[in-house]
Amino acid sequence: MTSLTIIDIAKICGVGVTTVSRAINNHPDISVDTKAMIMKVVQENNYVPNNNARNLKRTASKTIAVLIKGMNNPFFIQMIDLFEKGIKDQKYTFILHRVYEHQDEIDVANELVKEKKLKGIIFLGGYLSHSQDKLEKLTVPYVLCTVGLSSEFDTYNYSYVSIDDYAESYKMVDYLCRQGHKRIALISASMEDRSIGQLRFQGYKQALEDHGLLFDQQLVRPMKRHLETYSMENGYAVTKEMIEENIEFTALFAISDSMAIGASKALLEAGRSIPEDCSVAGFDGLDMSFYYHPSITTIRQPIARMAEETIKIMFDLINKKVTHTQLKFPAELIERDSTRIIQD
Amino acid sequence: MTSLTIIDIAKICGVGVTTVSRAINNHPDISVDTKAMIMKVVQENNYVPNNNARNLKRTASKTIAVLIKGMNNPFFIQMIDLFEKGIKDQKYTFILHRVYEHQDEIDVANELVKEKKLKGIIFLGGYLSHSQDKLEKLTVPYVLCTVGLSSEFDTYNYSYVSIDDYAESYKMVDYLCRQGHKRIALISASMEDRSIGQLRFQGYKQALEDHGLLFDQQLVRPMKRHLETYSMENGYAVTKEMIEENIEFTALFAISDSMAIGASKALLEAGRSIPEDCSVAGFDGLDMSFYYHPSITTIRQPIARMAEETIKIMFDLINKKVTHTQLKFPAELIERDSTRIIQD
DNA sequence: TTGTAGGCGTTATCAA
DNA sequence: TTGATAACGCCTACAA
Repeated sequence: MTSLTIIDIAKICGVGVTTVSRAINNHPDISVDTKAMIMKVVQENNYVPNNNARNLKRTASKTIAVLIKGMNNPFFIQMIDLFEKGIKDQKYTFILHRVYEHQDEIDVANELVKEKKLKGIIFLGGYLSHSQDKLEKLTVPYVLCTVGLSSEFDTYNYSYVSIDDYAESYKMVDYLCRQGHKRIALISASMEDRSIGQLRFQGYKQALEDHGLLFDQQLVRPMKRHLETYSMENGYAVTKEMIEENIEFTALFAISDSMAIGASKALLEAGRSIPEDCSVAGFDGLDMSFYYHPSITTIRQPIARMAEETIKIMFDLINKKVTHTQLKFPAELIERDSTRIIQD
Repeated sequence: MTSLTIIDIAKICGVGVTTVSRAINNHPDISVDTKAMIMKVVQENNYVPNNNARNLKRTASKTIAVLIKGMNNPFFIQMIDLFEKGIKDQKYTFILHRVYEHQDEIDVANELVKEKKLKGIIFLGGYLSHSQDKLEKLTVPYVLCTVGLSSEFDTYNYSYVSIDDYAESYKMVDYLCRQGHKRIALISASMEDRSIGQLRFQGYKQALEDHGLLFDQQLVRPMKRHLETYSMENGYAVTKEMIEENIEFTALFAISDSMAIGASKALLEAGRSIPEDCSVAGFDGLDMSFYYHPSITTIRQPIARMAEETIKIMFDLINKKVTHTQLKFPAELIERDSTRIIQD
């Protein structure tokens, strides 16, 4: 059952292949009648053009790829739908491509550009620790959305959309301090992390300092390397360990909602109530943080607006309207039931 | 910056294209030295073969695609990783392809087969309501994993892996009945659902009957159509409505963990405690059901084993070792803190 | 062990 | 408005 080719269709229609090609690709130079006739035959015979041959020959296509690193993150899953919608609204084709932890996103991107003749790329998640040189090898416009960047990057050579991880983390810790907390535990990224995790850690540190609180290394717990990063499981394991070590703290700030939930479970299991015995705060603003009981105080990232702007920048770049845009969205601290004011 | 082709590499190496092709494709007829030399040049110049040209020419490739419908389901996300690992273990290439709600999975599959010269397909999630004829148009082996099937399917013409949704649902409701519950609310799929949701509903109904309990239509609540299916949000909305209507029940069974969590939130918010005032049970065995407080009693699907067997069947089919295999795994009822025995 | 040449299915160029 | 034909980059008989 070898499938039909454009030649077969041309023969059936009694026209040249070019004409068939014109019909299926909505080219202008073709009469309405011919086109209708050809399309009818195409339908009837269930002909589908071969994409490989197409891409091989084509010089460009109207497609944008989203490269996602860390798909188990519910946060990203939400964004994907928004991206897809936005891209399809502009009559572009949307491709979702997963990048695995060990893969180099730039290499993957370049292959994809070649293969699919992409018009643009949206990087979602992950960290970029490449040299500028390497980034510049990318021949199509790209936007970094919620991508961690190592600090040595020259800020003006690329476009990105994210929140200010440092400031938002500071905001949360500042809030906890104002609530009267003096011993605030932090579930942080691994010590080697040089981007988002590092920024959130710095925000924590600075807030403590500004409140005249001593920074206590014992209270900072990096997530476990052998467990999935930012996961409930990880927050649970880390917190359990702290409890077993009898570390004292009146508040716990986890740099993701998932970890905050894992942490909450560990605390509740150990018989501590939230927020009476211990306040818990998360980060991201996942649905789950609302549905948890008690609801988790968190920093909500404006997912919809971030996705929207990412797409806007993408198309502006494609249409050469702008050179580069950096956007840091403000996030919102949502006070819920997992935190409370404490007395000295 | 037009990228290198196999011809460029051949020129640089001073050999013919065939030789380069042999080198990159691990063909036998090539001397070790030549191959090493060529591979070095390939590395240095960062040459990557053009997949379109490859697939266009190739008659077959060692790749298997996973077509997933409903990616927001955390349950599937877990499976994907397992599939990927299993497929790569066999030195096959793994492709993840998303199918959207409105798309016909068989059409998508057929296009993909053509385009990527697939060796096999794994369908994950969704419902299959196609005619047998249509299914038979698929020219490569396929396995249905956790795919809903409308009942008119002839059971022996395809391979699938799933749990027995009817029996497992029955198991849970039977359990609740034995706990002494007489008024058990059900958050079910929409009434039009003719597969998984329908089966779980039938299990509920039968269990009630076997316990001599009256079936009360008031207690069966289909999820909201305008909200995402099987979501926390959906469970929350449905339960809130029941509470407002003052429907009485001592236990609530939601046909997904996510909905069970949403339901729990609604109950807790309304001041009812779980399980004292109301027992709650879910379905799937997501991590979340454990981390929720109270932990949710649920039916755990043996994800790892299901993924494993799916892959095994896939390769057996490819290697023509078997014709078709149907596997219904037993799932496990996990008693946790959200359910309790009640007195008459 | 190596190289030459033809074709995979499509689109682009150019002439009719 | 149409059609013949040359690429696109690769793989693979077949010949050397």
